[in-house]
Amino acid sequence: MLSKRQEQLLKIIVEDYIKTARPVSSKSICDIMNCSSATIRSEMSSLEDLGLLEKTHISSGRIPSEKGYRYYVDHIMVPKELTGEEILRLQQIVSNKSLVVNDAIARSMEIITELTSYTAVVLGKQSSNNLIQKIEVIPVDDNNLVAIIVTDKGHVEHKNVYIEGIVSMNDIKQTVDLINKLIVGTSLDDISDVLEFEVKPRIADYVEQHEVLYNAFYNAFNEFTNNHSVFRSGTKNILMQPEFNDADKIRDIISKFEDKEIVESIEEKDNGINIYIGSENNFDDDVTIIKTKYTINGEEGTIALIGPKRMEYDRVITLLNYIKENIGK
Amino acid sequence: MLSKRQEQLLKIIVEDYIKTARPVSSKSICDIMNCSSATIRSEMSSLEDLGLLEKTHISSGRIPSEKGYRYYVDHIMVPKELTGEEILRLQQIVSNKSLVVNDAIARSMEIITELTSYTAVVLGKQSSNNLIQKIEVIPVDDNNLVAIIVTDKGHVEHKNVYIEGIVSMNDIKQTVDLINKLIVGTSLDDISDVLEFEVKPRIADYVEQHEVLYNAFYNAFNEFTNNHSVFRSGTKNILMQPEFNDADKIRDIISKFEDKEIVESIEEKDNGINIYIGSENNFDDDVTIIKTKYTINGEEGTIALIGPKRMEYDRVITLLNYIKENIGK
DNA sequence: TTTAGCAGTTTACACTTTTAACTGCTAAAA
DNA sequence: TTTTAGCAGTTAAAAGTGTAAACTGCTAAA
Repeated sequence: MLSKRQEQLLKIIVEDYIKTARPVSSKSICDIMNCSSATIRSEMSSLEDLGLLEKTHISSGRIPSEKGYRYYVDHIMVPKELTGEEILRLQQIVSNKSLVVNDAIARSMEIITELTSYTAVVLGKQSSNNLIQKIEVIPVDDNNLVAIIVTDKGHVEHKNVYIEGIVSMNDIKQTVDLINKLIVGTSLDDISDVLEFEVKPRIADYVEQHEVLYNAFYNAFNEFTNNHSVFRSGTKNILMQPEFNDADKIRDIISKFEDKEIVESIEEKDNGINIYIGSENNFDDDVTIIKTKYTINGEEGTIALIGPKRMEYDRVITLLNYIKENIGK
Repeated sequence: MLSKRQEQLLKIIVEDYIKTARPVSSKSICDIMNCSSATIRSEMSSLEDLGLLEKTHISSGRIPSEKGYRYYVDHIMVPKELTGEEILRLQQIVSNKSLVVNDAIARSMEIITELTSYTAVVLGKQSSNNLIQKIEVIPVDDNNLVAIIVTDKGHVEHKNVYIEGIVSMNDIKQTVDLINKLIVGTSLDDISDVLEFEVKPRIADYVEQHEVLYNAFYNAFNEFTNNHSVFRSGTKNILMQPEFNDADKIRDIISKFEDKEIVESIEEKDNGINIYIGSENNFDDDVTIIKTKYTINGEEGTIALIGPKRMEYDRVITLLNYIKENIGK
């Protein structure tokens, strides 16, 4: 258990380091704590023994360790209220009901990346367990049509379908009707099976170009299941942070952003606002990721804010909370 | 006019520098040109006087100047044939007819960024002069529907539309029918006008919640017109190049990639394959951009490959040409 | 328990030195 | 006239040196 003074010291060091990105010296704290630098040094020493502080080299000032940030976030930090300007900017988005839903969350995150110096990643719902509600087909020309799929969670996607050769509109309609009858309520995961073992044998009887149609739809639906939407905003922000003042480190981060698998692993399991400091996340030991789920019109997704470990936790949490609470209206 | 030997020398220097990114010394060329380093030095000197070569410092080897690359591209370079492996990889995409059109070009560029060490940007056609062919609406629930727009070029987009309050399905249907009747054949540019001056007054007569419906559709359509698709692949590639071995330079490039205006200014005017070396492009003096237009199913777009000035011009040109020629089937 | 003071570290920066890699020039050779 | 050998001169890059500034840890006294 930390003493009152130790907590105060940890708070000062974490917040100073968050602001300046420079190790905090004992002398610089004298005024605030009303004691000599030697006293502070001995307290620093015990905080270091507890694993809450670190030195960059033997005679340097102290910086918070991962455990130090964790203690700060769990026990010391008080969420910061939003400023009038911040509320104003966010309200413009949130209150704009005419905004198309997918864009609303994207725009919100753009605002947040402007208000902070961090990078936002928005992951659309991993839709494999969505159930299909409806399928519609719109003909474009003789060889192309558009298939629209609507899931029970209100998620919508469209795909262009190319049909080889000449297929009658009637055959298409019959196939679509059958698909609709058989496939509604199926999860996106199971679509392939239903198409292959139920739709295919049935249309074979009365649809002339059944082979062609089956292939076309099979390919189109396969892409629905594999499609995760990823939106990123303010990529450059995190690179501007002084801890990433190194070409190789920047390359490393950019590569990770570009790697679909790594970005998708950001997906969030729990509700609430979750903080993953350094090695607590599986993205990069030098960053903190704050994630939360959002629900908007029944569609779920994850938003994540990625910044250096010395993140302005108190402010970011409030910002994300605002989005989470207000975006669903 | 360059002598035969001068052209040979320029070719050797450009190609060596493209491969190694290091200034080329006179000694290293002796074997290839069958003469002493002194002779080569004097030829280098005259090429430098012509502005085709540069030195990085007074006693360094030579590197090509922008003018040197330009001369190489215009007069010396011979497009390189694709290797069997390259053709194979590209054919898999090009011949896959079931691929949705937009994905085909995106996937092609992904292959190209894998085959090269450069970054690809694909800009979808600025669709403002597309004509609307059809609009369909699919209800999702009481307050949400999906509007699908199909243009004469076969371009398809969908938008989720939020309807405030309770609007009868019948009213929606009537409005959509009217929109369809009035708006088909209109260009995306003129949609707003038609909605405001033709649709609005008419539905006012017989649609109860006409104000709400008008607003919902107005907003949704407005976003169709303003939507330029931008696809980027292999962002990290160009950053791996040794000329960008500097944190600030990398940040600069990433910032430019993130700036919509700058990226959209990459849009191409002429047909053919165009090469913009260094200051010839308005993106960044340290890069070369090779652009070309593509047409796929009547939809136009621009693809651009961005790399260091010491690009493998001979190979990249062939690759892009292959995409350009074959993607349209 | 707190403090003053001092010894000991480390970084950061500015120099210097050294080495390797080039070029330009000149005078002789082809 | 063209080519070449040889050498002086230049520079970058790496390695080493020196110094000042900024800290800490420790000790002994308050």
